[in-house]
Amino acid sequence: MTDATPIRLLLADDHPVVRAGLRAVLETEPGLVVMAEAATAEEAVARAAEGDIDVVLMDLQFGRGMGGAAATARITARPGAPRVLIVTTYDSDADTLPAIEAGATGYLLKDAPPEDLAAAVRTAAAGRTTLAPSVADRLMNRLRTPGTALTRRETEVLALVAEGLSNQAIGDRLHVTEGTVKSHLARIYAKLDVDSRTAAVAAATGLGLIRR
Amino acid sequence: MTDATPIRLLLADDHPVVRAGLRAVLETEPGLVVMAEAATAEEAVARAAEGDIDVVLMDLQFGRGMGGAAATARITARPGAPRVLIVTTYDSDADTLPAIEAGATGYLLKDAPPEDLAAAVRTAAAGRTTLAPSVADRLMNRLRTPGTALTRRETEVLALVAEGLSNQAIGDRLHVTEGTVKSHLARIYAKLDVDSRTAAVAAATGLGLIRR
DNA sequence: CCGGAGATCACCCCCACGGGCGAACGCCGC
DNA sequence: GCGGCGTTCGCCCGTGGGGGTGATCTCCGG
Repeated sequence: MTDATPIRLLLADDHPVVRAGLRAVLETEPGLVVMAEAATAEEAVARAAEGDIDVVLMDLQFGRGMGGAAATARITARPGAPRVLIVTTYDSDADTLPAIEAGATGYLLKDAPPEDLAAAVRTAAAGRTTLAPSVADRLMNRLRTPGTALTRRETEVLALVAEGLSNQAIGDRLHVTEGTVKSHLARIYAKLDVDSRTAAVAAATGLGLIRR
Repeated sequence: MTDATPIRLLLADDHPVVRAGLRAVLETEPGLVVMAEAATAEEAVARAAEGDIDVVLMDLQFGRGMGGAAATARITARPGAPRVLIVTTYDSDADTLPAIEAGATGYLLKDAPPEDLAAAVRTAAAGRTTLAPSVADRLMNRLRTPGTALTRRETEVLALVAEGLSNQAIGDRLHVTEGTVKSHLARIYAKLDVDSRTAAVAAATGLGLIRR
């Protein structure tokens, strides 16, 4: 367990307190060294490109500008890119799936104990995946019941419903007829086992299928 | 500025990383000493009752059990109670108002720079209030346009709408007729300037009037 | 003591929404 | 080439939800 070269870290989070916490927790660990911090996603992308980082601890929600998922995609796109370990507060399909698609190596929640954090960093540095238990649970459920998954179009419709638009307004926005929107909604209701638009929005937000 | 006795702190947050961050940020400040940490609201209430705490740094969202607002109420209810400074991630009316009602001395967001945090702690120890700019803004708007404020009952109805319940189901839940629910909703729509239940939910979540 | 605000209920009208059914079309994998 | 899936559209019909209006009662503060 005594590595010759330490694992070099980049902390990307818009909260100074969280960065200080991660630094405090990780710097006490042997074999880990915090190289830099980034307060925005853009900053993180730029810093990661310098080539002296092994693992990026990435938050998903930044106040302004690029999101953590987009930043992850840009970082992992480069050859010889560092591993990206997502460390965020909330977990939902709307967060986890884009992050995983973007090439994140692991997904942890901020309520994780320090030991788990350090262990996940080492696992990520080795190129292997660590998932928070709740995230792993939901991924398993998703694989078990593929019928529940909404299609891209259905998610799009439901997101507009959640914004409070009428079926006609949604049809206009998506350049389809109101009948098509109702058809999509009927399938959505069946999949979510509900019978009204508000219940669908409630169920979808609960399952993390749509944001907010 | 050189106090004879330091300000004694209690950190209450369910995230170990955040506690470590707060500790790291505040312990470097002269005149501040972290006495204890609490990972749950119940723990914070118990620890604050011991009488050797001047300022409690309190999160609002705890994973399980009591919330930060309830804990704040219990702490401030005791004579000679410490000051409670709310330090949370998101700000919305649904969060700030209960916390202020519960007797919080200040309300900061976690994206605040360390200097502001330390300054707010000192201000709180002196019994004076510090509010994050965004929180102050919303409170001012609220005072300027009191018509927008929903009544307790209206908020209750709207929260059930957001859960996807029908008017009849809401009436049953609140032990009133469906007509009364529709009456409440009509005034909610007028206040929020919308014309459907889903739009009302969207507007209310945007304004932070209801949770989630 | 009275006025205003909040909560409750009733009545009417009407349309958007939801349920049921059927049917095209394009894309993809077998 | 065929079948499944996703997306699109159409039609009918019934009801829940939204708009308007008005009324009663309680509580609280001036």
